Amino acid sequence: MSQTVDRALSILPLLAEGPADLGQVADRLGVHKSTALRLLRTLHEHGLVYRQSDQRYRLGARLFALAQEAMENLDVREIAHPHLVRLNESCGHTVHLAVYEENEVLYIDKVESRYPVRMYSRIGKPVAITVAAVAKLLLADLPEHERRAVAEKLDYPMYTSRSTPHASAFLRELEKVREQGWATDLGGHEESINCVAAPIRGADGRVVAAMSVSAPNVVVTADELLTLLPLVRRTADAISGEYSGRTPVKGTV
Amino acid sequence: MSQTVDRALSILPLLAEGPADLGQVADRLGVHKSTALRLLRTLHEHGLVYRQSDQRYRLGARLFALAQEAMENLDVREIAHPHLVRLNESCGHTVHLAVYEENEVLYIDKVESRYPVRMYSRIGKPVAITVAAVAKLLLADLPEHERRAVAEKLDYPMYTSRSTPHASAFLRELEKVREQGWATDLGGHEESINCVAAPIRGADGRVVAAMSVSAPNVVVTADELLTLLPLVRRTADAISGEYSGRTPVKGTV
DNA sequence: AATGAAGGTTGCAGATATTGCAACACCGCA
DNA sequence: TGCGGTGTTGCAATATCTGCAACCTTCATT
Repeated sequence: MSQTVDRALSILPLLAEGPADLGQVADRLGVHKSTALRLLRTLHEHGLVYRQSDQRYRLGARLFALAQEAMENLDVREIAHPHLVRLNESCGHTVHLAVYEENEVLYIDKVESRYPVRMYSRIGKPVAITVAAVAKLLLADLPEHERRAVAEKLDYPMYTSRSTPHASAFLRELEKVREQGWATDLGGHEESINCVAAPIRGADGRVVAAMSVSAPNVVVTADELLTLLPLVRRTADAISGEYSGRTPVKGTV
Repeated sequence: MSQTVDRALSILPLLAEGPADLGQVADRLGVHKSTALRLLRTLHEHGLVYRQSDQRYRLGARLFALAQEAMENLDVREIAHPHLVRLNESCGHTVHLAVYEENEVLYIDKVESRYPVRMYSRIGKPVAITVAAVAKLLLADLPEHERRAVAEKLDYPMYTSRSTPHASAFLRELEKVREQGWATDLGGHEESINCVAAPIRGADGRVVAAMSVSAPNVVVTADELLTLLPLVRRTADAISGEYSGRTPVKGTV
């Protein structure tokens, strides 16, 4: 809608791939070097872009800070977190929290028992939307037509032989998930990983987030993991309760 | 440098404070609603801004993904990480990795022993630059005039009675740190927390990052923590070696 | 149920801000 | 010392953005 801003913002994903110099940026944007320079300068002033010692540009620090703050403003996450931790303590497996946004599902929190380090590494990354248990729950709650529209638009990569193969299979699965109120991913993304997930609902009953417990086959079988379902659902319900009972917002308007 | 982009980017920190509606954004930008709308739309198309169900805008998902990727492209971090983990395993304390960028010092990695959860919560946040041990190391390595310039510009909040009180004290401290090649923060930020830090240097000898070990008084006294100094320095040197020995980059130019 | 208010959206004409150019400055290198 | 590759700046043309005003939608009120 705004050409200048559009161009400027296009620089960000480009730099996300790795550092680039002025010429490269200009080329990939299809603009004159001087134009690219001015855009980069503006991004730079806002700290979104950083100029390293070899003069090349890369993404800047402010970006982290922004992502940070954005994260902290997600109140579902804040409320859910202690519950996730408790669940993790009682079952020992990896616990995820995810939300849907603009055709993407992304993890916004994760508690992992075994590998305390780099646990943020997945947070913020889009989820394998066609197979992840949390994605199924989030999409299943979309209005019929939107759900269909999204399903049609998606790619259906066959991560494993049990991945969702195509839109109609996906829609059928969503229908099932919608009815039963929980979802699983049994080796659909990684051959040896299974997940059980339950929805978190707002006061109006709409699904606002989904949480899951994941564990590799070698630790517990899929059947064993399924025995955790009641616990997962109880946790999700507890979060739902707290979330919807909460006083609205403090906003000044 | 580019007004339109400048305005658009100003929206981001604004939304970082919390969701806002069109009118609020327009007011705070000092532009007409329609203008704000078009800027927001552009940001939206790039996924940097998300429109929640109540029509208000907040920061979007792509931001996480970008911050993600930016993070992963920091090769110091990648190289350092296993070393940090090993250090953490051997001493049990919190280990930090930080870099300097544009008048700010920020943590880019952290390994924490006791509290496995939410460890990313600090990563990306600016460090208390006037007191943190890692900040001292990073600033101490700046060229004389730049160091002075930065020191003059800073605020010197008295977090505790042992915080660095003003620019000249800070510059003296930096000088000392510069000479001895390591730094400490003894209760300068949190009364009961001490840190020891060592620099990580690139092939040219310049400090590219700094790492530290932090522990509360109740666990080890400052003196005990100082006994870890050799280990910390050795770790930092190991990272330096690996970092500078590494093959440059794969870049296409 | 109708009315009004508040916020969001669109088309348009004016004018400002952006663009590409070309010349210049800079750096490293032969 | 001269050369190639990059980054940087001033300028004129104009494409782009802006603010306006009218319109639409939604929601709350009477």
